[in-house]
Amino acid sequence: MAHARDIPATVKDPEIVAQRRAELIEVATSLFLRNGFHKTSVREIVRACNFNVASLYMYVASKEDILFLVAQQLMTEKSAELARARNKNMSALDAFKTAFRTYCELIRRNRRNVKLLYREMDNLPLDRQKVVLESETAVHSLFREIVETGIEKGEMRPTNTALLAQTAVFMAHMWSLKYWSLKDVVSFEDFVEGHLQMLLQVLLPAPAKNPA
Amino acid sequence: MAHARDIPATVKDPEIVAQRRAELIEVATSLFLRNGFHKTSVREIVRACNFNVASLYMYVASKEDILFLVAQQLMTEKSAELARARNKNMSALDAFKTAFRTYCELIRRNRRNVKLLYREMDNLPLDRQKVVLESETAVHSLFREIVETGIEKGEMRPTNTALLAQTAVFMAHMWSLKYWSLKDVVSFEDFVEGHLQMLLQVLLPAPAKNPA
Amino acid sequence: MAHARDIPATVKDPEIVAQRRAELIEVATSLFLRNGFHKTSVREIVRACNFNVASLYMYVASKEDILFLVAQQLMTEKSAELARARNKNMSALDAFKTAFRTYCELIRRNRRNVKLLYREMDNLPLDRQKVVLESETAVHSLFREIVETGIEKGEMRPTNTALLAQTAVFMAHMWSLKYWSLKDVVSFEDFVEGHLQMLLQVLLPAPAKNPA
Amino acid sequence: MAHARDIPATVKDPEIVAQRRAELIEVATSLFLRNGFHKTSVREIVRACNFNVASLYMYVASKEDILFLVAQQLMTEKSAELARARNKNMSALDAFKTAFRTYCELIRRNRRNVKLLYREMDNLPLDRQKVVLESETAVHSLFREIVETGIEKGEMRPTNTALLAQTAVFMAHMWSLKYWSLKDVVSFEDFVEGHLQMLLQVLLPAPAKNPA
DNA sequence: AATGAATGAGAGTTCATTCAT
DNA sequence: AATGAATGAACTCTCATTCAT
Repeated sequence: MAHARDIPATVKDPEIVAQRRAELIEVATSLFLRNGFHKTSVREIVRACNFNVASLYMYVASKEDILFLVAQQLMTEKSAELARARNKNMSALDAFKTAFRTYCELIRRNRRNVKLLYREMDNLPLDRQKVVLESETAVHSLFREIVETGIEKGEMRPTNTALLAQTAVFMAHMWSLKYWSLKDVVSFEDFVEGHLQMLLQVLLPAPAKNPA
Repeated sequence: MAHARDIPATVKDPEIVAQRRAELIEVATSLFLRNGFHKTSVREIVRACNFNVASLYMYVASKEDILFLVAQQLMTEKSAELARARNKNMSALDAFKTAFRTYCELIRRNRRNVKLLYREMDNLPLDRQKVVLESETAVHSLFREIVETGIEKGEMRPTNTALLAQTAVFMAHMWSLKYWSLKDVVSFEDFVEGHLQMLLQVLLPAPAKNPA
Repeated sequence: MAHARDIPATVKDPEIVAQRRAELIEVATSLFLRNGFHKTSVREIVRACNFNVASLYMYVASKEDILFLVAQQLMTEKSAELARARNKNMSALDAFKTAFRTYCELIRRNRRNVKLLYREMDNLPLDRQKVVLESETAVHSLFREIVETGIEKGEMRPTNTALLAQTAVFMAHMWSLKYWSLKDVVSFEDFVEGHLQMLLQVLLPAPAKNPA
Repeated sequence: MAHARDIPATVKDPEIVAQRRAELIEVATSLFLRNGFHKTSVREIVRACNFNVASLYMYVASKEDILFLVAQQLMTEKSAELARARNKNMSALDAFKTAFRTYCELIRRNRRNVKLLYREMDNLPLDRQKVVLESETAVHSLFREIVETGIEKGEMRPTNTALLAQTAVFMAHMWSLKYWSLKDVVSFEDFVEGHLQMLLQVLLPAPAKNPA
């Protein structure tokens, strides 16, 4: 997995680099959220930082790099938090439920950030988009592994695990991308449980039909 | 529902207006797709048209208007085509299946355009976003009506129809938004049928359990 | 003296030319007053007329021509009205008083137009400025002739008549150019009479000193 | 009284700001004189400066700001020079004569600049026009105070001092606004003395009539 | 005589980036 | 390591004018 440190900095002291970049990311995220990437000027960003334009370019090579940093941060933050929630001792079924609920909650809290990513990611060159998406892949894998374990153990019905993982993730994103229509027709909890039911119906073994 | 003709033009002949705007929309759509809204300059757009910058502004009052035209076109095209596919003589169940498959096929054919809308819509002022989204609401309604009919007739299980309609639409969009990961793990047909199954499991009456 | 007909028109029928130009002048004057010459666009002018842009250019060769027409109109109107007020039977002194009062009244009524001329005249080429100023010269001459007659007849003290005439005219203009400061310190009537006194003190024979 | 420093600059070093603005004012004044405000483009201005367009906008926020700077400079320069000429030890009469002659001389030397102000001031927003005109008010006050002192001391005849001050100033401006007609009929010196006489006749006590 | 449509040239302004110190 | 000043290129939009009918 690629890291922010893939962006070269003119400055040697890694501590200063980290500190400045942290400031930068915080400021830029909030501005990108409010006005979008293109409508946010570099000057605007720097104005809210404790360093000036020229200094900015010691920690970053271009405006686009800033977007990359922001995207990276949002992504890794998210997937790290999710990974932390994992509990190896649960049944696959419970693990899946927990993971989905946790991830949805994560999306709910980062609703606007998620939308930001969907909106602005295309402003990165392809290779960097891939790097960012690797974090999403990590999330996919988490779901996939749970399901694969469940299948192996016979707790779940065989299915296209890759597709199911991606679908689960994407469904969670719906809360972010469609928030303005959704909020009028369903509560967050019902949204989560409803979608969870749909996913589970795919995973659960067919009810023993007429075991008579 | 609002129309492109809500954008005022300096030119009076409505035929010419339609013709020029059609050219404009085609060119702009392809450029917005390739480079995004902000990275596409007005001059770039007209360079690919049969008229010059000043003429452009006879048919449109601002660059933003162009995006609005493009968005309107994509939306209305899509929802019109979908509406055409509706067949009132089917059972609610078949109608739902047909609608979902048709819509997915539509998204497949307009994969890039859909992504364009998700990406660039925020560049429109809020009131125009609403106008554009009304077309999506039309699609929601179509699904919703089918389901409501099905429920009334007892063919389908009661559920939150508004949520289900939005979910169905959003699931179809997944093919556009996640194409690059999806295409490696599932064929379009399996994608459609898989998601259709998930939706149907919510709608179908519970299998008569042990009718013994 | 030059006339509006010095501006060539593509259209032959002189009646139509006159009519269209009258409309044009009226509209343009009011727009120039409100927004100034440069901030008024040709399209704006035509929008308020009963003909379109292309037609405009049949009656006028350039935007500058419009300004010329406007200036001519304002000038000739003014000096004609003044000339009408002249009464050959008065004493030179009374004639002067009447002329000055009439002219001041004229300026008062055309306050904004006068300012317009001072402001925008430099937008005409030099030769046309001269043409317009000839109308002012006519006004000068009027005052000058009165004074010269008065001197000849011994009613007035010899003086630089050309300077005095110009000064009288310029003093009247003060009401237009300095209206916003003047109106707070003096009434129009006191303004006129005050300045008239100053001019008369130059013209009146020294009071017979010690006629012993 | 407002100052040029009321215009905010992106550049911090006040010395550089002053220097650049001085250059700017000089260049702009001469261009505005030659071609007028609107016919002078920002690019034309910087072409004659030692910096480029973008730099210009570090010292000024808009083209209009340039006009404001120019106007301010001309005004304050003028009124400062006049104030310097004042001599408190003179009699009110001599003070008035000196002030008027000095001011006329000032106008003569700044003939074209004065005309520039009369022509282009309306291109400033009203609040800035007021700021600029405050400098003129300062000149009015100077004349007014002299006259008021003279009246108090019994050296001058009571009169509307505000009007008289404004009239004196306006008469001086005549040399600028009417130069092209005036220069053919009167020398500058005779112009000044002639107008001074007119003003003095208002101010001087009536000659003791018939002192027999 | 009249007009709707078209256009080249240019307007003022802002941007991401880099130099000199 | 840090910064204030500088810049070339590009932006969206408008203008006075003219063509084709």
